[in-house]
This record gives sequence, C-alpha cells and structure tokens, in this order.
Amino acid sequence: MTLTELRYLVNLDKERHFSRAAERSFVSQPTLSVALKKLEEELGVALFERIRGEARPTPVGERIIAQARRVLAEAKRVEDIAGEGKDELVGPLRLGAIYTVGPYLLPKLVPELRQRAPRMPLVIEENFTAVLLDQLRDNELDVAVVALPVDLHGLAAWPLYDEEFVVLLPRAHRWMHEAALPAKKLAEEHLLLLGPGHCFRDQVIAVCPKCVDAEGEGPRPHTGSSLETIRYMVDSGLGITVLPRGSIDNRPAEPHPLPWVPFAAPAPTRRIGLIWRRSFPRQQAVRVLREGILQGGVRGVRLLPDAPAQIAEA
Amino acid sequence: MTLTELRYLVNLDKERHFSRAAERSFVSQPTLSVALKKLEEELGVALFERIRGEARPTPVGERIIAQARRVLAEAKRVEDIAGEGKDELVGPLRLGAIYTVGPYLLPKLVPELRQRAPRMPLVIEENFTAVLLDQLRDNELDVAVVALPVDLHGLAAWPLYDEEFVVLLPRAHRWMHEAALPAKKLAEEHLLLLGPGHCFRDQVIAVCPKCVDAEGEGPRPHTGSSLETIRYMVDSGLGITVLPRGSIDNRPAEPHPLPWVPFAAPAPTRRIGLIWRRSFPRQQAVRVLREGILQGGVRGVRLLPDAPAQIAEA
DNA sequence: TAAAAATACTCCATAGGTATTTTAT
DNA sequence: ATAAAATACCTATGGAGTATTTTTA
Repeated sequence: MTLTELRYLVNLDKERHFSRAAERSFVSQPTLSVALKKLEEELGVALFERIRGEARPTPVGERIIAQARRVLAEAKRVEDIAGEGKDELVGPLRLGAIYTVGPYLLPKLVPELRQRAPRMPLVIEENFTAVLLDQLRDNELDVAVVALPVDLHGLAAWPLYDEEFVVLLPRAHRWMHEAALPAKKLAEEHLLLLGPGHCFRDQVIAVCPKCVDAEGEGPRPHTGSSLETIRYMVDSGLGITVLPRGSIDNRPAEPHPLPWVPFAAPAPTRRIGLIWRRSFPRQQAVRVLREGILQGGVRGVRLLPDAPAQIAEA
Repeated sequence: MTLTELRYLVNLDKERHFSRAAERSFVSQPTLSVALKKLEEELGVALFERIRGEARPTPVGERIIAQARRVLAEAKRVEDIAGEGKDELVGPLRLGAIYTVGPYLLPKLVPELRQRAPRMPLVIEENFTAVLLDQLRDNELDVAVVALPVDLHGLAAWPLYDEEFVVLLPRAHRWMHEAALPAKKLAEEHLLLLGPGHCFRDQVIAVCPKCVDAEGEGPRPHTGSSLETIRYMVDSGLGITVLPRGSIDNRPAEPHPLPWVPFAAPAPTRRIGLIWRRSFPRQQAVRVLREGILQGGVRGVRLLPDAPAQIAEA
C-alpha cells in the first residue's frame, strides 16, 4: 500500500470513473487501473464494482475510502508541519554566553535580533565556558558566545571580534592619567580578580603571573562573582582590576565613570566567538546571530572579517 | 514522501541510531540513511541532528515524527478494515425473489443460511422479475431468485432447479382422482390467474393459450395478487388454478389440503435460478446462497447438477 | 583506532507510459 | 459501434543492496 495508491483510490471515488480519475491524478488510465487492482489484491478485498460507465465502491470499499482520506489528510499535515518549520529563523534559539560577555553584549543583541528574526525568540543562559560546552554537547543549548580558543569536540566556531584588556582604577588613582600601562606594573597594586572558573580570570593571570601566589590566589579580598561586582569593589577603593574593553562602553551611561587606562602595546586581548554543535542544523540562525552581534554593535572592539566563513576544526 | 520513509523515520526515532533503526526496519543501514536524507530534502527541514552515536530529533523533527506516527496508525486501519471485510460471508446480502418463489423458498432458506453464514444477514425483498432486474442493475440488490431465462445484461445466472406445474382443484372436484391432466383441458374450467407482471402468469398462459381472450384476459374474477390468495379463491370454489410444484410441499402443513393433479407428460416446468450483477464481487456469498437453497431443500423439485458452475452470457 | 553514518555504484522491482484487446451497452 | 476498462509490453525511475569512504570520539 502506498500513499499514491490511496490517492488514486480517493480520486476514483470522487469521479466514479477510471479515465476521469486518472486525469484527475495526472496519470494514464491504465496506470490507475493497474494500481487499483494491485491495491485490491494486496488488501484482499474488492474496493469497486466495475459497472459499465461507473465504478461503484463496495461496502468495504466505502469504509476503506473514508479511511484513506484520513491517511492522506494526516500525511498532508506532515508537509504542513515541515513547511512551517522550514524557516530556520522560526522557533526559539537557545543561546549561552560567558559571564564576562553576556551583560555587555545581550542588551544590544536582544532588540537587534528581535528586528532581524522576530519569530526566533532567544532563550538565554549565562554560565562558565566549561558548562556552556557541556550544555552544547548535551543539546541543552544551540549556540554560545565564549572566549576562544576552546576545546572544540564536535563543535564549530566562528570568531567575532577581538577586545583588548584595560585597567580599571579607583577614582583619583595615581595612574589615571597614564597613556598606557605595562602589564608588569599591575603587581604593584592590589589586583581584584574574578573567582575560579571564569576564563577571564585565567586570561588576566596570564597577563600578570606575578599578581598571584603559588596556589594561584591573588591578594585578598580578591574575588568578585561578576565584573560589575568587582567594579563596585574598585570604586570603593579595594584595589584595581583588569577588564575587557567591551565592558567599558556597553553599559548604562554613568555620570562619573571610573577611570581606566589601556595596556602598553602589545596590549593583551581576548577573542570572542560563537560556537555550536557541528551538527546543529540551523546554520542560518547562526549567521543571523553573528550579524546581530557584529552589526548590532559591540563598541570598543575590533570586529573580525567575515572571511573565514566559519572555522571548524577538531 | 512514502509510507516506507515514514516507517524509517519512526524507527529511527525509536532507536536514535541509524544502524539499529535499519535492523528494526529490515533494511541495510545505507538504505535507511539515504531514505531519511531524501525525506529531509523533500520536506526541506532537518529531522535529526547526527551526533556521534546518537541521532537526535530536531524540534520540527519531533513534531513530524509524532505526525508520522499518526499517518502510519491511520494506514494500519486501512489494512484492518480490509482484513475485517475480507470474508465475503460477512456483511448483509441483499436478496430479491419473485413473488411466486419467495414464500416457499425463504422459510427454509433463512435458517439454513443463518447456519452456513451467521455473519451474513439477508435483506430480503419480493418483487416482480422486471423490478428485481432493475434493482440488481441499480445496485439496490445483490442477488435475486427468479425464473429463467431473463434478459441478462451485465448479469450472471446460475440455474438451481426445475419445477413442474400442477393443477390445483377445489375440494371434491371431478378431476381430483385423475392421474395426470393434458394442458388443453384447463380451458374447460374457470382458470384463476395471477395479475399482470407476474412471470408465472405468463408461463401459465403459455401452457393454455385458450384460457385467455384476445386481450390476454382470463375469466373473471380472474386475478389474485399472490398464489396464496388464489389458493383461497380456489378453496372457496371460484375455479381452478395452476401452481408451481414447489408451492405444494414447502408451506405450513394443513390438516385438509386442496387436491392437486400433475400435468400429463410433457409437464410444463419453469426453471428457477440465481442472478446477480456480473461485477458483484462476493462470489462466495453467491455460492453459499446456492448451496443453502439446494441442500437446504426445496421439496418436490428437480435439482440441477452443479456442473455449469455458473452460466453467464449476454 | 573503532564505530557510525555517508557516499559510490550496481541491480532489479515496479510505477508509469503507449498500444491494443476485451467488454458491455 | 462506441466508450470504458483491462491487458500486454516496454521503459526508466528509484529503492535497496554491497563495498567503500568519511567522520568523530
């Protein structure tokens, strides 16, 4: 039994006439005759009585025709559902972001994407890189914004932009009018760091290894659970800190922002990119997300060219 | 889209693994892979994410899989219905009979058929031959018992038995001890006939053309609307009549039946047979009906051999 | 390296076509 | 004689197979 045969069956019931049913089915009359005979043989029952000039359904035939209509209707629903689901920009996109990017990226990104893909709501989760990677692999997230490189296993990545690190100072700090600071000077001050697990913490330590002791601990009190927390700690005079450049401009305007100073060249940077399961089927969603981030505008960073359309490697 | 593809789809969802789903579908792994890819291309959506060691349905995929299950369930119902309808001895059989046979045949036939085909109830209609033929052709009846020959157009016939005609007399009639009567003697008496339209009327007139006048009218009062009515008229002394032999024994026993006499050889007879649309698909029902009539027993008639399994001619 | 899925190719069953015959009116 | 359906026969698509490659953990 095939869907085609059932279509012939229903058309024959509509026309009660083999030749006209064949026309309606866009096949030749013998094709429909043979197909119907095959169906009758397979089902083991006569579906129509062939009376001169008219094909009349038998009693079983009528029941089977009614059922065939149901089959075809359900089959059509399959196509309908596929049609609705065809647009990759329809349906929620589960987006993850590391803690040190989310707060500065998302406020711009969300309205931007509502413009670009109004039927693709974002389900957003902030977490550590390691957790985001697991969630991607476990199909709990679709895409994530992280600092590259990361361990790509079954994942694909697309670099978005590089952002330099800068030094955030308390108000009226003695360095506040320096044009640029060499990294090693950081050790002269009390350096506030994020807690373990934040990749940005490790990146900052890499810039100034002397700022931590043998156990990898910075001066106490030393950890904040977010960059914003640390900013408050700096403002209250506990010490200085290092921030990614993107966290400077992409936040609500303040009347009296804290002073900050760039690093001396070569300034340390981090590279922010998108990652997703290599098998994730909504490539267009990823593309639109990228465009939303880049053109939606993260201020103060260096956007990367479109060129390596999407880098994926083991 | 084919039912087979939908079956693969559902099996893949059950197994979440191409090779195992292929086993479950009794096909090779490449077959299932290719079929699924074809389905995805046709529908224009990704149905599964191929993650190492696991095929995971996409959100659209899940909806389509659920719908595919519905399609397959409905398709299975088609086979179920066909299975139920496969037995030709299930479902009502619409049986017609001429007035001069029905009353003597049906009382035995109905219980006999309830035995032989308990799930094939008889819907019975008595009528004139001409009406029965029309009803057969108009699909208002399935089979009919009539006197042959008739105009077979698109119909098939199967002779059942021959029955002789006999002469029914009032009590104490002067012929009541005759061994046999020549047909021409009928004209000596007042011959009661059925009304026009009954084939038996015409057959009796053919036996004794002199019994009617130029307009084909017999002596008045001359017509009864049924053989039983005429029997009463004979009993009340209005005249004699001619009956088919089958109407003698196949009726409720009477304490004092009317006398009857056979015709002199060659006795006139009529041939009773089954007719049905040549396209009528329940041949087995016809066979069982025939057996029910013959072996169920019409008394006093000469059964015809099975030989001409079923005669059908234009 | 091993396991799984995708690809390449080959084959054959069958859906579909055209031409013709059979059937019924 | 005509119209309709069935049959015969042919072709080509595609479903399914085996062998192999690609991919990823």
